[in-house]
Amino acid sequence: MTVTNDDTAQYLIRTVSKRSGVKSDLVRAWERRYQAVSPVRTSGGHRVYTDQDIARLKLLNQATNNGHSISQIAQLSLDDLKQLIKTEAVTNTLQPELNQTSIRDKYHIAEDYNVKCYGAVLAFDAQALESHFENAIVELGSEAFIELLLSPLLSKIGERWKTGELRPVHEHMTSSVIRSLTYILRNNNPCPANAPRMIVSTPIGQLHELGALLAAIMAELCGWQVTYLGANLPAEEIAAAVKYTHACALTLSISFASEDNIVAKELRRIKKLIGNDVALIVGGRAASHYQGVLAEIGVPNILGYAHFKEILKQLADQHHATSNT
Amino acid sequence: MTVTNDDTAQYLIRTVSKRSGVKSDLVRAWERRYQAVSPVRTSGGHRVYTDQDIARLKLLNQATNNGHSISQIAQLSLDDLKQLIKTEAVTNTLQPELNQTSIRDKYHIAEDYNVKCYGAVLAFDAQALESHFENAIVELGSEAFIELLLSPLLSKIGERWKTGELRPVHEHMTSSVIRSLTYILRNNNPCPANAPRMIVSTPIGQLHELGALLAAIMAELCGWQVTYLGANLPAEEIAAAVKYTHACALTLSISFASEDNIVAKELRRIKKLIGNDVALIVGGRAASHYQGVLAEIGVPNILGYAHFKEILKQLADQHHATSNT
DNA sequence: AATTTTTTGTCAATGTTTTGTATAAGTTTG
DNA sequence: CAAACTTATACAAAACATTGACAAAAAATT
Repeated sequence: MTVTNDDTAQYLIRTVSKRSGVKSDLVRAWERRYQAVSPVRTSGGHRVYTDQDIARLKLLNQATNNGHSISQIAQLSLDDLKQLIKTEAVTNTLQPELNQTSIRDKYHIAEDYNVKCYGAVLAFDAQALESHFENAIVELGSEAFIELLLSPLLSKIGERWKTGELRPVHEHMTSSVIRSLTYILRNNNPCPANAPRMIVSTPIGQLHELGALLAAIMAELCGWQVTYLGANLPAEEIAAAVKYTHACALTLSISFASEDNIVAKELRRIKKLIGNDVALIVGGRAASHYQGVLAEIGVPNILGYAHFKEILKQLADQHHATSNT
Repeated sequence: MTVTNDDTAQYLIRTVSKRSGVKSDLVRAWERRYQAVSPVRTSGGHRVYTDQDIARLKLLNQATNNGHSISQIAQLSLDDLKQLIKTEAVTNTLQPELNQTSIRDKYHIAEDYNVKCYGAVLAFDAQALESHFENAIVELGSEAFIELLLSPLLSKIGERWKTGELRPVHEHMTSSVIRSLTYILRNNNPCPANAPRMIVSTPIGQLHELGALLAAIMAELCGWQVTYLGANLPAEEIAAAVKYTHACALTLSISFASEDNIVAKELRRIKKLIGNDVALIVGGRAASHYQGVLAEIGVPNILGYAHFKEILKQLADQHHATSNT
């Protein structure tokens, strides 16, 4: 059973209905007849739900649309429901994706999760963080999860780390949680057979892996076959990985600007080792600090989420064009 | 990817019919006439089927299409049915199902996977490695997976790394794959509410995280609530994590013996920072190299898989004893 | 080969259960 | 006070159950 770390039960039934897509009356009926959810009550008797309840109802809704009988699945755990939907998604080829939630709604939902997730990071509560992430993926979908929640959250963590509100361990803990989530995200979006390959890492001296992790997840979502190597690797090692996998792209994340020129040196060495046939992409908060070197070795500047996606798409098209001839 | 949720998911006849390809009426007829399946009933009398029933009906359908008489095969076991279809050698692709295998078998299966997985590591094929791991978890179960496959495999990788057959990237790639597998393993074995907490990491200078990863997974499987921090963290950071989480144990992995005394220094500092109320456990290939320091700060020597498990059990008992009073 | 018997899939009639929705009357909230 | 929430009850469509029958296909018998 997932540990319910929801000290903040806070949604009324109308909100729950909107977010989960289950009508208010039906939410109550499911509770009365099958104990599908167990909201606490206000002193006046109004139902108050947690965001786990919302995730639950959303999954139940999806499962019933898939042909499952509500009476049979109402009492399953959140994890079991996720399993159920996941195994179904494999057999179901056509998924019209009837998402009623608009982008505007998603934006607000993501905002909400952002606060909660950052709270969990600050409190060093890995369990809660993972739980919030899981629910957010269900509610937002992989795409919006990354764009609206993960990306801003990691930026925030990066900033707060500099001001001293967060310690390095906070970042380590967060990467650890996100790394284990990779599995869900990947399964939601199995990569095609002829996918272009990519290596993601950070050069030596760069210990912060959140940026690299984000890049890896984004690339996987864009249909790449990504091998993630973690942080702080010397040029030779990274180049070896590129060779081994026949990757056609290498993405590096640089989030900390150091005064010594180790990073610049490493970048030059990497470029030399991998040659011109492999696309080199460098991103991260501190990438602009090395603009000189990057220009020298012919690496474009990444301007943000959308830009990175665009570059990925271009490279993928290029790859398919050359591999299909 | 084939995670069977046998006891959890239950289906009504409509779903069963869709999935198995046998019409509802016929499903009932087969039950009435030949007891082909034995669904339980709801209080209202509706039939409720399991995943196994669906698999069974699928096979029966296939066999009858192949010319077999339903009356003759209706009562065969699932395995017999699979045999039947297999020997028929028609254009059929079947999914492997649950099997009861003895420990002796498991040992051989693990051996087999060991070879395959090491091959995937050597070939730097993350996809294949992950796929083998997934299959192994399903086939062996979490426990045997760790004890018979993961543990020996990581030892082997450690050795081969020293001889130069493997590069550091191989290890990085492997940790990356294992890290994302954490999610499955954890879900197979959800941790209890009042579980003792543990921090797992490696001290500064220790870049190899495979040992720590294994320790973290083992502890989780033993019912601990583990926060994994990754490798190469300074004493203050590790101690801070212990404080934040109120962990009652800290496990460090040391797999590389350096001549400088950084590690020894860090160990002393960590011990000082966390005090005597938090159990400190140090393991890893190179732990014995630091026997002097470890004895000095009162840390027992880990002698292997079984020993580690025993220590975990002792600490857990101790924790429950103190927290229940 | 022709006839009878058995097997097997399908269907119809009739009643029950499940499940989403609706209405009415009272209560809480802001 | 109005909007939103509550409970309780009711209702109808969809889905399921049971029984029994029927005809084509397969097997057995003459």
